[in-house]
Formats: sequence, C-alpha cells, structure tokens
Amino acid sequence: MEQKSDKKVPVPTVRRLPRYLHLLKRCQANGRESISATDIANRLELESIQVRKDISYTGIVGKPRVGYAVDELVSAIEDFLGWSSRTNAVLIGVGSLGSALLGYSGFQKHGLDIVAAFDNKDEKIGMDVHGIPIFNINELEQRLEALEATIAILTLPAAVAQEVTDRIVKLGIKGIWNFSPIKISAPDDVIVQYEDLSAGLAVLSIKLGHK
Amino acid sequence: MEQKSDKKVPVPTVRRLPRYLHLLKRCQANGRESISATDIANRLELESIQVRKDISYTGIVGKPRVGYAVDELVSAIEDFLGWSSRTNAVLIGVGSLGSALLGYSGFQKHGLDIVAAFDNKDEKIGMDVHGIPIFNINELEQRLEALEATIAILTLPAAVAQEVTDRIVKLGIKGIWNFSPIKISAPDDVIVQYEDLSAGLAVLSIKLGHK
DNA sequence: GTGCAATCGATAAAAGATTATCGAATAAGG
DNA sequence: CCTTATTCGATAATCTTTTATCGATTGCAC
Repeated sequence: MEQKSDKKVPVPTVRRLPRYLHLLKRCQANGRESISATDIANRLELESIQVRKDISYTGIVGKPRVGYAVDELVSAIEDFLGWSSRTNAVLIGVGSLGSALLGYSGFQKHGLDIVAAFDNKDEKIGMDVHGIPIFNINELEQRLEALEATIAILTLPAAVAQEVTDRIVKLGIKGIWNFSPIKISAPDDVIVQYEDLSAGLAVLSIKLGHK
Repeated sequence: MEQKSDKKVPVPTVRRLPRYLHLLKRCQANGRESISATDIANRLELESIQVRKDISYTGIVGKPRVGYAVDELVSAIEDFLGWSSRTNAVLIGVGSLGSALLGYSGFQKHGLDIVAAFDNKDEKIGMDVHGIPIFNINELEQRLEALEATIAILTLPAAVAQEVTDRIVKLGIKGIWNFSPIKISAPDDVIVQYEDLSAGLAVLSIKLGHK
C-alpha cells in the first residue's frame, strides 16, 4: 500500500502522531470502534481542525457525523511511522543517560529493539541491563554486523561522539538518534536525529517565569 | 538586570538556547573569550542569522567583527532560562522511564535538583536511586512541603496521572513536567509541559523512509 | 421520509518562524 | 591613516504551520 509520499509531512505533525497513536490504542483496549477529531482534540488539548489535518496525511478518510475507524487509524499511523515492523538498535555510551534509556522499555512498543549496548568502561562491560548485554566498544567492528542493527542511539560524551559516528557509519548504521549535545557529521544517506532533553526543561523554565 | 520580557520569545528559540549554552561552556573551558554567530552556527548546523536572532532575545549585544563575549553570553542564557538559581523537583512514578530519569544526572547542570521520588509499589519504597530516596505515594501530603519542591516530574501510567496531578497542585506544585502520554488538567497558574520521547523517534523513523 | 446537528475535507486566511538584504561598526593589514 | 573583510542588528520577505470558513455528507430523532 503506497503512501502519498510526494507531499511532505510537517515535522510538528509527525511529532504529534505518537500521541494520537497512544490515545487510539487506549480506545481500542476499551473496545471503541470509532472516534471523531473533536474527541481526539479534547483529550489531547489540541484543536480539532489540527487533528483532522494531521490525520489526512496518513491517507485515512473519516465518516461525517461518526469520525474515524479506530483500528484503521491505528494501523495507518503505525504503517506511516514504520512502527509495524521491527528494527534493531544498539546503544552506545552507558553513562547516566545511556543506562537510563536502556532501562526504558517504551521503545519496544514502537518496533525498536535495543539489542546491545557498548561502552569503554571495564566495570560496565559484561553487565546485563534488563537483559541487554554491554560489550566493549573495541568490539564494535566485530559484533555490529551480527546484531543486525540499523539504528544507533548515541549517549556519548561530546569528545568522542564524532569518532564513534565515523566508525558506525562504516559498519552500515543508517539512522543515528543522537542524545549527545553536539553536532555530528555523517554521510548524506545516514539520518541523524538530535534529541535534547534539556530543551523541554528550558521551555518549562521560561513558562514558569524565571523562578 | 531586567529582561525584555514584554516581547515573547518563540518556543523554537527557547529550545535551542540549551544547545548554545552547552557549546559556550565548552568554549569557556577552552579559555575562549569571544565567539561569532557564524562560528556557533557552523558548530551546531544552524544558520548564523538564526543564531543572531536567538541571541538577541537574551539582550546581549555583540561586537562587529568579533562576536559575543562568551562569559557574558553564558550568564545571559542561564539567567534567561532561570538556570542560575536552584530549584527542587520531585519525581512521581518510578517505572522504567522514571527510574531512567532518576539515574540521569544531567538536570543538575541546569539548576534542577530531584530531591525525592514517589511510587506505590512496596518493593521500590525505601530504595535509594543514586542517593534519591523513594517514598510511598501515600506520604505525598505529609512530605512534599518539607521537600520544598516547586516542580514535579510525572512518569506515571495514564490511568493515575490526573489523580496525582490533583493532589500535587493542592500541595503547591507550580510546574509539571509530564512524561505521561496523556493530557492532564491543572489550574491556570500551574504550568504543564509535555514531553514525549517517542516524538523524536517518530521523526527519525519518517526520515528513514519507513524501513 | 424530513429536518437537524455533528462531522469531515478542501480551500483560504492568519499567525508564527526562518531566511534574506543591507547599512553600520570594528579589527586587521598595508 | 585608509582600505578591506567580517560581523552585527534592524527591517523586510519568504516559508511553514496553524486556524478559520464553508459546502457536503451522514446518522439520529421525530
């Protein structure tokens, strides 16, 4: 089933899709069969028109006076995000944020399996964090291929982020989710997504009015 | 020193400020005294004009042909975000994401001290996660005041998020950083900031082209 | 059936954010 | 001291995203 991939989807829309998905899955669990954009909007503190526009990008059409079919919408969003198939990922850098993310099981719900972690600290190597083995970063070259990971989650100090990036792109990593607070350079065919937890804190701080 | 708080600052700008701050602190550590917007932009993969515009909101003025004074800029951004003074926070819900964040020490760098956590699972209560005590959620009312926390980090299941919110706003919490994937209602004078880790993953997934 | 209220989807308008343009200021080199 | 290259900051233009408007469709009540 072909997506209407010629028209580009706004990033803000993509960022909202997981929220819709979560709500819809709860509706599914309650046995609900359809839901209107108005209802979704009320429950997520959005405008109904925005919900409708966002949903339109998935290609799903609703029924007037009824809304959208919940099951259909769940599948459409999952397909749209590529979350209906599974992807292997490795996490590199088991510091405080890295082990934090290793402990977080939420990504599995979105088709992402963290199958291994790498670090350079002897005391961490060999440990298992929630069933995920931690290997020596020296073994990256010999292990990565067998792990069949296409995504790398980087939670590294700024100083080594680029060096590790250079190594993993050579090993065939196609997407990098970079939690390091630094720019990394990679070939054009490798997607780098930056994530900065302190951005959200900054917004909260500003709204609190500098207290 | 008064901020120019009458003109509102775009949220995207606020979200970029922590990145500037991090880069500037690394420059500081290297003993660098000034930096141009062009240089900042190159190092963060942004446009120089955007950097200049963002910085203008902090009230700092640069010198032509030289750039901005690093020390001055660091202070200005920290003051602007309210990160130069310390704030106490509690974390509620020590599930996988909650304990993940408890283990993350990065917020301390931004003036945020997580002084306690709360949960309802007996096996977790009494534990110390990196020096942070975990209390029974029943003790919220008797303990929160003494903790002097103004911010609550919510990492709760959807089902209980609203109930806990109602309790903590009665106890004087002024800001809520909500990692629960659900809308919560609070009085107007309480700031609620939503955070959704899967939003970033969604963007990465889309850019990877549904593989 | 018929009328009514709710909802969708398309198009248009408005708001918000980014990028371009240009004059003024300043340091460096000759 | 004068020229040149760089950078800042203000204003304007462009682009993106959100919000409004409106006709068409559908289910429900009578």
